[in-house]
Amino acid sequence: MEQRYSPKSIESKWQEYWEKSQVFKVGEDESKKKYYLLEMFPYPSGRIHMGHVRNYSIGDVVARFLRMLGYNVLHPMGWDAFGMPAENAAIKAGTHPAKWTYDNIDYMRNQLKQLGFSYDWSRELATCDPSYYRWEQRFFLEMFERGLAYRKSSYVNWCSKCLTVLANEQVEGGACWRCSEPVIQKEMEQWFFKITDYVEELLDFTHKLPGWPERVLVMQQNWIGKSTGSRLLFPLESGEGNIAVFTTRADTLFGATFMSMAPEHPMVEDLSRGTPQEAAIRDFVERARMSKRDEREAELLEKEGVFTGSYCINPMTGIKMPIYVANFVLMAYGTGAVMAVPAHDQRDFEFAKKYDLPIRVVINPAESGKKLTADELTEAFEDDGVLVDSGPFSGMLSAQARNAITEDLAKRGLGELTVQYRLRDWGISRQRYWGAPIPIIYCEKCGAVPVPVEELPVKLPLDVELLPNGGSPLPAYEPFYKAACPKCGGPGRRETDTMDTFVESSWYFARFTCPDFDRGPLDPNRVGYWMPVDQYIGGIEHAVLHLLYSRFFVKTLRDMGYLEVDEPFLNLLTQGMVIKDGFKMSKSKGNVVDPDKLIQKYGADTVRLFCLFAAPPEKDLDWSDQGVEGSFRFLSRMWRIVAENIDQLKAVKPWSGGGELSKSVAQLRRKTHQTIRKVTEDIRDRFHFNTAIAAVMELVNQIYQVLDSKSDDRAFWPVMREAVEAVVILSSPMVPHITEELWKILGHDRLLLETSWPAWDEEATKAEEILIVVQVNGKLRSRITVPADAAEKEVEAAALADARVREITEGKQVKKVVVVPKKLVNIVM
RNA sequence: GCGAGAGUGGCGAAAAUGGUAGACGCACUGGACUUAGGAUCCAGCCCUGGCAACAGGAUGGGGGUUCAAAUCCCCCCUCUCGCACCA
Repeated sequence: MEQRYSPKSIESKWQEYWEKSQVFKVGEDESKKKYYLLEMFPYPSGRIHMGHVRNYSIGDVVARFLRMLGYNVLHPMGWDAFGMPAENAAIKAGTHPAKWTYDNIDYMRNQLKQLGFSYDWSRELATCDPSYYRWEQRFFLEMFERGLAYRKSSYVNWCSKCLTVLANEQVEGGACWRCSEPVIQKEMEQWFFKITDYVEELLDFTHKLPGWPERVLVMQQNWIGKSTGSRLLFPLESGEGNIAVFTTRADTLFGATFMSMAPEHPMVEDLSRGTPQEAAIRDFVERARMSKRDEREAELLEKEGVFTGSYCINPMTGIKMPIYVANFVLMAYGTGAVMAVPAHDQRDFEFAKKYDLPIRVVINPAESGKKLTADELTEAFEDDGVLVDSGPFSGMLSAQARNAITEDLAKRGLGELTVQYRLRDWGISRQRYWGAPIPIIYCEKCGAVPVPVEELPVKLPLDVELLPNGGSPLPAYEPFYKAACPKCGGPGRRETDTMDTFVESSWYFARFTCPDFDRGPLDPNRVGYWMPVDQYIGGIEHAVLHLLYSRFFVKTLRDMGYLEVDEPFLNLLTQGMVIKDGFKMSKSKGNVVDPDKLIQKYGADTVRLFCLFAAPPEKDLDWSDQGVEGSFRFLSRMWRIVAENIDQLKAVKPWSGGGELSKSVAQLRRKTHQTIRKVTEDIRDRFHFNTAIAAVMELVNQIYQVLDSKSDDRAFWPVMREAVEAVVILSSPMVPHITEELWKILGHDRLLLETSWPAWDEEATKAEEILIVVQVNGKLRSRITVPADAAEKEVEAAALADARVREITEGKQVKKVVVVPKKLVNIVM
C-alpha cells in the first residue's frame, strides 16, 4: 500500500468501477422502502461551479447514507437544457444552440462523474430533447382542452435586451431576472397557464408542508398575496356604466372623494373622449406606458395624475367624484381602479394635497377618543377605528362596517365581499428560439387550433440560421411556420413562440422515474412507486419561481390523471450560497474557484469534504483555500492510520466484545460507539454534516493518541480495527473514494457502499464513571467523578464532600442543592 | 414601510430539550524530527491578573425570569434576505 495518500488514481479507479458495475442503477423494489432524493438539475452553462458542487455533495451524502441504511434510493441527474444563454452564446461563437448545449452537457457530465456522485446515469435526461418535450406539448394540449392553457392579450413584462416577455415571477425589482435590464410594459397576445385556478390549494398547502423551510413558505404566501375585501361599483355620472374597484377598506367609503385609475385601464380613453382633458390624458398615458417599470415603481417617484374630465358618483354619499388617471395605480392588481380616500390612505392623501382635492375624515381612533379634522391632518390616519360622518354606519367599528357597508351596497347590486390575490396567471410564451414549441396552429377560419396529439412532437427545427440581434428566427422560417389547419385543412401558421423554460423544470422530477417510457408522459406504475420526491435540495433563489410553478404543475398533472400526489416535494432543503472574499462567487466579481483545478490538485474527496465541513448546509459557505488544505490534511491522516499499521490491522478481526479492556483501549472503544451514534444522528436527523465530520475527526485524533500509548492489551488491535473501520464507514458518504479504497486495503471483498451502515452498541457508549460539574451559587467550582449508576443522594454527598467545595462552603449555611443527573450539582447558599 | 432570519475567539464554526461557552477545523506561537521543510508529530492558543494552583470578566447593548440563560421573556442597536405605491 502507498504510504502517501494520492487521490488521483484511487478516484478514477472507483469511478470507473461504479460506472461499469452500475451500482447506482435502481428499479422499483417493493421489498425495500423507497427514497427519492433529488437535487435541482443544472442549466448546462458550460462548467460546474462551486454552488453545484456544494448542492450535489450534500445530496450525495444523503443518498449514499440512506442506501447503506437499506433504502431503495432514486438519485437521478439531468439537464435543464433549454434557455436563452444557449442562443446568446451560439450567436457569439458562431455555433448552434444545440451543439453548444450538448457540448456543455458532455463536459459537465464528466465533471460530475469526476466528483464521484452516486447518480443513476441511466435515467439522465435533457429537456431540449424531443423525447422529453413532446410530453410537455401533450400536457399543453390537455391543459388547453381544460381551459388551463389559454390565450389573451394583456400588458406583459418585456425585456428589450432579451427580446422576450417575462413572467411576473421573473421580474426582480422592475428588472429582468436574467440580465437586469429594466422591464417595460407591452401589450401582447400571450399564452397563459391558469395557475390562479389553484391559488387556494397552493396557499392551503403552504400550511401542510412541515418539511419545508418556513421562510420559503412565507415567501410563497407573500407572492400569492391573498387579501379579503370588497368589490364595489361606482356609477358614472353620465349614467353609462360603473367603475369597479377593489378595496380592503369599505369602511372608509364615505370618505372617498375621487377616483384613481391606472393609465392602462381600458375605460380611460372613453372617459376622457370629448372632454377638454382628452389631449392631456393621451399625453399622460403615453408617458406612463413608455416609462420603465422600475421608474414607475420607485419609492421616490412622485405621485402624479391627470383629471379625465369625467365623474363618478359615490354610491353612499352621492358626491360627484372626479376620475383621475394616476401613475401609482397598478393595472395588474385588483381592478386597476382605486377609490381614493385621502383622509385614510397615505397615497391618496399626498395626491389630494397635490391636486387640491377634498379630504373627508370618516374614521376616528377608537381608543383615544380623539377627533380628527381634515384641516389638521398632516398625514392619513390609516388604522381601524370608529366611523363618523358615515350616515347610518356612524359609530360602528371599522371591522363591522366593512361588511355592513358592502352588504348594504349589495342590495343595490353595487357591492360584494371578495378575495383578491396578487398572483396572476403564468405567462409562458417566449419570443425566443431555443425552447419547446407551443403546439398550436393559427387558422384564419378556425382560430387557434391545437396540433393533434398524434402529430407530436412539434419539433424545434435545428437547421435555422440564428439572427445576430438575438430575435427568434422561427417567425421567418417557412418550413416551420407553414402548416395546414388541422381542423379545416386550410392554410395555417404555426405558433412560433416557445414555452418558458420553467415549464420543463416543473415536471422533470416526475419524468426521472420513467425517462424511457414512450407510451405516454409518465408510467403510472413507476411514477406511483417513486413520487413524491422525499428530499429536494437546491438554492433559495428558486423559492418562488421554480418551486411554485412545480407545485402548480403537479396539481394539474394530478387532475389530468398522471400523478396521484398533491405536492411534488415532501422535504425541501435550501442550501446557502458559496461566498468568497465577502461576495457570492460569480464571474463578474472575479472570485470564482474552478472545481476542475481543485480536483486536479486535491481530489474530489477533499473538495466534497470541505464543502460539507465548512458550514451547515443551509448557511452560506465562506470559501477558504486554507480550509481546503485542512480537509486534505485530514484525509491524509486517515490514510496514514491504515498505511502505517496495515499489517497489525489486517491480522485481526474487529473487536466483538467480551473480556476486560485496559483503560485507554476501553476509552477508544467507547469513543468509537459514541461516534457512530453521533454521526448517524447528525446525518439522519439534522443534515449537519459539519458536526458529523468533526466527530469523526475527534475519533481519528483519539486513534492517534491510543496508537502512541503502546498498550500490550491483547484486545488492542481488534479494538483499534473496530475504530479504524468506523472512521472509514462513517465518512464514506462524504468521501466515498478514499474510504472505498481503504476498505479494500483492510481486506474486505465486498464493496463498502454495499455494506450496511453500522449500528452502535448503546452499552459500549456508556462510561462506568462520569464527570459531574459542581457549582456553588451557579459558579463552576469543582469537578468530581462518580460511578455512572450513582444515586442522586450519593452524587450530592460526593459533591458536598469535595475538598474545594468544602473550602468554599466552610461555615456557611447550605440552602439548597440541585442535582442534575449525569450533569451537575449546584449548591445554593 | 411590511415580513423572515441572524449577531458567540483573529477566522469558519460547536453547544437537541436552559445545566462545564468555544467541540472540530483554519490561522498563529513554541518545541521535536530533519541538510532543509511550506511534510509530519507534540504542546499552547477568549480577555484581565498570577510562575502556578486559581480568581474575575465574557455569547451585539440594556433589563427580567430561574438554583442555573448563548438558549426563555421585554426594550433597543446592527446586519442579511424576501416583498414593496397590492388599494
